[in-house]
Amino acid sequence: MDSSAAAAKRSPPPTTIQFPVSVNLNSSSSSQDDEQFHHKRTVTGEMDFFAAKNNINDNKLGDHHDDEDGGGDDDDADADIKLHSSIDRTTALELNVNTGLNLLTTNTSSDQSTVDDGISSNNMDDKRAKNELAVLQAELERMNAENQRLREMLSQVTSNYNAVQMHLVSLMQQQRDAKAEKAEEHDQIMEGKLEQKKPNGGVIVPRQFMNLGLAGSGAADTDEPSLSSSEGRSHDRSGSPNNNAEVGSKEFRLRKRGNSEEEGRGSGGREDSPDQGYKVPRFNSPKNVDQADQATMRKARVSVRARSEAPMITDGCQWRKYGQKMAKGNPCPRAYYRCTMAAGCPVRKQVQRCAEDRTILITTYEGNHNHPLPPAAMAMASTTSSAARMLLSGSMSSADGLMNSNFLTRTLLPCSSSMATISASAPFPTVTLDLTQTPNPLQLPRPPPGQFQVPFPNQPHNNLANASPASLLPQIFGQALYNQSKFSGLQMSQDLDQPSHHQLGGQQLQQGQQNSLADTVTAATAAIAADPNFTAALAAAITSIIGSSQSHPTNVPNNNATNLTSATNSSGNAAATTSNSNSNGNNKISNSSFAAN
DNA sequence: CGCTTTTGACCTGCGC
DNA sequence: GCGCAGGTCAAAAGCG
Repeated sequence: MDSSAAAAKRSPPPTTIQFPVSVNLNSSSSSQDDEQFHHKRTVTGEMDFFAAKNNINDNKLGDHHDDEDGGGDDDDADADIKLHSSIDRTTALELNVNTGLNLLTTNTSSDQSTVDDGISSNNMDDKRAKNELAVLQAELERMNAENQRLREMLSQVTSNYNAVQMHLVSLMQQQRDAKAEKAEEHDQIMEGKLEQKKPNGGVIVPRQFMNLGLAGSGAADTDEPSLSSSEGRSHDRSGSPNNNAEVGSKEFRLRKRGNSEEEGRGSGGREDSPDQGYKVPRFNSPKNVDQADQATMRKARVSVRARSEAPMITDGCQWRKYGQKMAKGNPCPRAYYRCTMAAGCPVRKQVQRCAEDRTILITTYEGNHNHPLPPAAMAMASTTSSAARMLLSGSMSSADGLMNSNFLTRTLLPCSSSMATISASAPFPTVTLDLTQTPNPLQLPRPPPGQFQVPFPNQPHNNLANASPASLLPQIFGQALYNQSKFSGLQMSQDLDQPSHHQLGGQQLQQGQQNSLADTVTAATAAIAADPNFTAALAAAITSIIGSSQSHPTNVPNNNATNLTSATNSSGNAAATTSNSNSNGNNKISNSSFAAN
C-alpha cells in the first residue's frame, strides 16, 4: 500500500488510461465503473472508483486517507472517527488522494501492480467495507437523531396549531353567539317578549346554555318537559308545564329492564348494554358519563320533529313495530319500533304525533346500529349517533360539554324559525331537531330550563309529501356530524368506523373539526335555504358535504329522491298513528329504497 | 306459510 | 306500599 501510494505520487498523469484496469482489479464489485468509464475515461474514472462504493466524498477521502496512513489505524472505529473528525485534514489531503489514485494507475501499468493490488485489495476491501458500514451506521444515527428532532418539532407545531385553532373557534363562537343573540333579541322585540329574556341587562340569553350535566336536576327536570316543548307550548309559557305529547321529554324516562330484551327473540335490543346499561341513572355526574359511556350513548336520544302526514319518516332503516302505547297527555298513540336490519341491533325509535299539531311527526331515535347501513340509513344513524355523542359530551358538566353544545347550537345558526332542542333533563338527554317550520312563533317561546335551542334553516313545508325533507335534512345534518365525528376520530386516533355502530369516542370535539363542520353545515343549509327546489338544493348541499368527506360515497341524493317519491305511497293517516297498513307500507318502502341503492 | 302488526298484559322505575 | 306511566313482551290476528 504505502509503496503503491508513493509510487502513485511519483507518477504523473499519463497513466490514467490504465487506471480502469486497476480499478477493475481492485474493485471487482463496482459494476458501475464500466458504464462510467465509457463516459469519462480519465478523471471520472477516479471518481467512479469511490463513487461506486460511496457517494460521499468525505468518506472516499477518509478511506483513502486511511489507506495512505498505512494501516496504522485498522480499526473501523478509528476510520469512522477520522471521517468525521479530520475533515480539514482530509480536505487538505484530497488532492493527494487523487494523485495517489493516479499513481496507483501508474502501478497498474505494470503487471506487478496487479499483484500488489491483489494483495492489498483484500485488506482494502475489508477496511472499506467496515468503514462503509461504520459510516452508514453513523449516518443512520444521525438520521435518527434528526428524525426525532423533526418529530418533536412536529408535535410542538401541532400542539400550537391546536391551541390557536381552539382559540379561533372560541372567538368565532362568541361572535356567532353575539349575532344569534342579536337576532333573537330582534325577534323577541318583534314579539314583544323582551321582558322575559333580559336577565343581564343588555345581554340577552335566548338560549340557555345550561350545563347539561346539571340541568336535569331540579324541578326543571320534572316539571319542564325537556324538549320539543315547541309543540304546543303556548300555554306553557303561561305557567302550566307540560301536558302535551312531549316526545323527547319525560315521557322518555328510561325504563331499566334487565330482562327486557336480552332474551328477546334475537333482536334483543339491549344486548349491547345489558342491565347495568339500564341502570345508568342520570347524566348529572361526569363520572357517570365516563364510566358508562357506552350505556349512556344508548340512552341519548335524538328526536326529529317534522311535518308529515305519513306514519313514519323514511330514514333508510328497516323497522319493526313492537309496541304501541298511549302516552299521557297525547291522544295520539306512541309507536315503538326497533331496527330489524340486523339481529340484535339495539336501535329503537318512537314515533308519535304532536298533540297540538298532528301534522307534526315526532320521531325519536335511540341507540347505535351495530351493523352496516345503507347510505341513506347511515345518514340518519350518524345523525343520531353523532348528536347523541355530542349531547353526551355536552352532558358533562365541563366546559367542554358546554362548548360542544354551543358548537352544535351555532353551527346550525343560520337564521331560521325551526329549532333544535338539546335537553339533558330527565334520565337521558335528548336532542330534538325541529324540522318544522313553526307556523306560530309562540310555539317556540323560550327553551325551558335545561335546553338548547338550535335554529334550523327554514324548510319548505311538505305536509303532504311525506316527511322526506324531514328525513333529508337530518341526513345532511347527520352527514356533517358524521364527517365531524370521523375527523374527530381520526385526530384522536380512536375508533371511528361507522358511527352507526361504534362509539366514536369523540367526546371532545376538536375545534378544527368544529370549524369544518360549521362550514359544511352552513353550506348545506345555505344551499337548501337558497333554492326552493329542494332536491336540487339538497344535491348541492350533499355535494358540498361529500366534498369535505372522502369516505362517504353515499348516494344520499338518489336515496332522497327515492324517499321523496316512494314515501308518498303510505296512507297518510295522521290521526291513526300506527296502523298496520301504514307501518307495513313504510317498511317496504324502506326496503325498496335499499334495493334501489 | 312466514312475516308483521296489534294489543293486552307485564315489568320496572319513580313519585307520593 | 301504592299508583302511575313508560317501555316491552308475546300470543293472536292480519296480510301478501
